[in-house]
Amino acid sequence: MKSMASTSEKILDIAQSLIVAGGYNGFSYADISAAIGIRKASIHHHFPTKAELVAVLVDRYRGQAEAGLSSLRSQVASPDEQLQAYLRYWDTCIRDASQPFCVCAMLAGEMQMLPDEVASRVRAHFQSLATWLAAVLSAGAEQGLFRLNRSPEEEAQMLMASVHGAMLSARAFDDPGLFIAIISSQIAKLTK
Amino acid sequence: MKSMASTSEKILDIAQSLIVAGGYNGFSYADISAAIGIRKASIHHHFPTKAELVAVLVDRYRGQAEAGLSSLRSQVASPDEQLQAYLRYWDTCIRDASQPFCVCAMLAGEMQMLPDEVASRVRAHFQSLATWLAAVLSAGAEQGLFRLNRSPEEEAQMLMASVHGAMLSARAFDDPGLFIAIISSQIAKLTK
DNA sequence: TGTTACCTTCCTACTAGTAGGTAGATTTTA
DNA sequence: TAAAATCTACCTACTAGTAGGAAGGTAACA
Repeated sequence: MKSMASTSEKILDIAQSLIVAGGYNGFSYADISAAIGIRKASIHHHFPTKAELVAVLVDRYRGQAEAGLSSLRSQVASPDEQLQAYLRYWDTCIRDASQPFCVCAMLAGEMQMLPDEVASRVRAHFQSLATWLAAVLSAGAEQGLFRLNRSPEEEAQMLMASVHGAMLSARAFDDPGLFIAIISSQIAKLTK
Repeated sequence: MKSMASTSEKILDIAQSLIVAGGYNGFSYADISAAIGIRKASIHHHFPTKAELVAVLVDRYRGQAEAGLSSLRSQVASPDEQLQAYLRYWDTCIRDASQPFCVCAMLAGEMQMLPDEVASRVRAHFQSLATWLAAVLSAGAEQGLFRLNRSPEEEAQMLMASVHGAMLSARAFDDPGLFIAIISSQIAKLTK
């Protein structure tokens, strides 16, 4: 029998889905309270302030993302398959509406008014994602799998921008298929 | 002497910059009130509800955007220069921090919790921007200026996603130069 | 063994402040 | 003078956050 999720993890789960739907200012302790059947004050017991809650949430997200990406690099052999797997992850999330948006991409838009402790963590996620993508592109280029027109770092930035922009478009047009339509063309240019 | 902006236009100006900074839930009537030295109730006189205010704001933005884009097509001869001008517009906005983000891109992220009257207008803006870009790419391809790997519509979607993703990246990394760095590579692939 | 102390978790009840919005009087302007 | 714009004063609902306590478990100890 699987160990049940702790209350604080349930709080983070709900908060994350609420942020993905409406951003930092788009949810309240009352929303979480209603969603998991616990009083507002009890949430404050686990996370004294909203800024702290979201900071912990981003830390957790970063940890999961980095674990996922690094296990991808160790378990999947070829760089182009690593890249495909990364993109397939988001495509699946968007299609089944489980996590139709990267929580850090959402928060990045609100950067200017985010508490410092949150903003710095969001920046850190983007940094490490860009680094991972650059490493994958670089390895792929060395093996002759990718044809890069720019440095791996620049291509990684472009790809990251496309992925997040494609998420935005898929949401704007309410069309999950749009994500992979936009991204697959992008990838085709790299692998051709 | 230039005609002074009316109160309602001042309200829209401030509201737009506040939305660009923090989204739909990131500003209040009190913020506008403080910014232009008018009471909250007076803002309600011009815009009874927040949803209406933002709907009018998006209508105005769409009007300005469509006017700008169509005058670009009539005043600038070549499609590649039309595209360059469009991208240069955003690059300038981001560099001088005047409008460092497209208000519709911002709102698109919050789509799920936007009032219908706002959401439909945001969608309409994305639709008409995609149409404009597709037309420019198509004309450029006919003149041998662009080398398209996909249909003009698909390439337009990709480009639009890249532009909005690049805005997000520039904001996340707090690096205005990142926008053009990401986009110029994208363009290079089209025009090569 | 029983008791005392402590800890975690959750609760009810509350605070000060802010949200969007309204009623009605007053001023400004055409 | 009539209409438009702004004001003061207020409302209800909600915001993040706090105070203080109840229930239950664990650990120390006499």
